[in-house]
Amino acid sequence: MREDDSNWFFKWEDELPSPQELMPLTQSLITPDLALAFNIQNPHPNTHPTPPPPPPPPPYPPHSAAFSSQPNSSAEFDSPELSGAAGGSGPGSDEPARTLKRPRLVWTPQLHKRFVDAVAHLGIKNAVPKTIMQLMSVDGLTRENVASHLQKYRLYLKRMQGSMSNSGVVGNNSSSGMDSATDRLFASSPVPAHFLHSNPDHFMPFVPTMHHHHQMAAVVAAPGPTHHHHHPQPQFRHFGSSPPNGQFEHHPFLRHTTQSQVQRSNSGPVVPPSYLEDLDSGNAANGKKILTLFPTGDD
DNA sequence: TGATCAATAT
DNA sequence: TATATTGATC
Repeated sequence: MREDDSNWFFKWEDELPSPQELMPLTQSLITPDLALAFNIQNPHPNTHPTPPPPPPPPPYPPHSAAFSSQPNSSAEFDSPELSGAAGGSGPGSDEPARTLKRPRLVWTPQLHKRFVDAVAHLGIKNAVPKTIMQLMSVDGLTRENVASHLQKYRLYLKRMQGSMSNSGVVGNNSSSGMDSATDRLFASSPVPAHFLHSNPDHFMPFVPTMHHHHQMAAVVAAPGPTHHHHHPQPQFRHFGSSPPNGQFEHHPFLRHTTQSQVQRSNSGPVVPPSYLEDLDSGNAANGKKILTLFPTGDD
């Protein structure tokens, strides 16, 4: 039962977001009041004003970024259309993408997983913010978000290399011992071996090294046996004290496809979205699943 | 120019 | 502390 070691690659985003992670996530999508009502079933599926839905065909399964305004204040009307929320209270409420201050991005284990996977597919040398961002295809994610995270991630890798070369056992904390939240986040997604080596050559488990013209898509599709993700919906409070390998349970993640900022650059390395896997049904027309993410308030 | 990186700010 | 922003450089 411990084959996750080698199969971690196949479990794309199986990790389970802790309740605390879901909170900010949901909060940014729906107001507390809404949550209280909880009965809301998307009165009008057409509610989202998504202004610019059309233009460039978004080839990749977009992902929802998890934004949280401020943990302290009760999330009120925050809805930079990151999630396409229909706030309408914003300045203009329709062309905010620019010159609008987005809430801080929260790098959830899921998001980070996606990040790591993108980097792994690109290889360290090609892994630059813009490319990573495009590969991740997360709605609302900016190049700077990725750049910032990448910076930290590189430091983490460097640190890890240093630790490894010493005794091979990663238990040596250089600076103030103890793993910080950062370490845990990074630890939640295994670092591909080639990252730690100076080997620029990278390989990916699946992903049929697309030859020039043969870009097949859809490959991943978690080979697992019918995954009936049940929803125990337990009221997790906090996991054990050590969720090291972070093999949590499965949870549906928010998926909202609204806008696509993927710009086709002629000089771009052209990344095939083949590796992306879809979690649960991502029915944009059906937004009621989002509600299932709410902590039933039952404690 | 635009992107990346490292440093710095919040 | 985690992420955003800035500034130098490519």
